[in-house]
Amino acid sequence: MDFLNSSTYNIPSSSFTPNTISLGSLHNNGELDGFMAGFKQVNYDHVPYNVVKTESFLDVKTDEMKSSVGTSTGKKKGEIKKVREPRIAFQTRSQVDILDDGYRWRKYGQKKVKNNNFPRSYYRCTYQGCNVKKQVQRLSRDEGIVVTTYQGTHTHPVENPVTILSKFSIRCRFIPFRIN
DNA sequence: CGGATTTGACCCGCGC
DNA sequence: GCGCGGGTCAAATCCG
Repeated sequence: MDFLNSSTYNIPSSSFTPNTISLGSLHNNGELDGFMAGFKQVNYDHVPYNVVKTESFLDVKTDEMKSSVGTSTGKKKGEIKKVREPRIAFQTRSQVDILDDGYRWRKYGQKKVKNNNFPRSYYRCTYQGCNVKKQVQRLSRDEGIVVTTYQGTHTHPVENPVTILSKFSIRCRFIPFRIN
């Protein structure tokens, strides 16, 4: 996985202050409310800024399985299989929840999560046919940290890369959305 | 009016 | 089987 080298990115400094967060301590202090349970840390020495990357896998339904939901018990064997789909989480110290990553997202859910005062929001990419999802949540332990988790691969280029440009912007190298 | 958001219901997997 | 927690749906609502 070399997407971290794929490009650079600018985000407004107003929502971004360089601070390094140690994922290891987050894992060991038992405060993690389960959000990253099962995640394993992937070590990228060349990650230049305050982004911590973790990696996990989520069992997701195939389209066949989704279409069979609600139709009796209907599970025809061979049609239904679980797919291991990677999820990638990034932590950033930010005062705003929604970091502009250049894509357009539609919110489709929000849930209270256990042991966390802050809700988790669920978003889906609005591009036709692109089913990339992300969730955004603050850590209960440190409300200054926003965790954004991406699932899936965009089937289209970034839609609005211009809005994030700012003369105060800080160059940053994390674009999980450009994995290909 | 059309697209995005809100929000409770619903679904599902999992552990007991 | 049942309850819990995470994830999604969808009708109502909001808003430009």
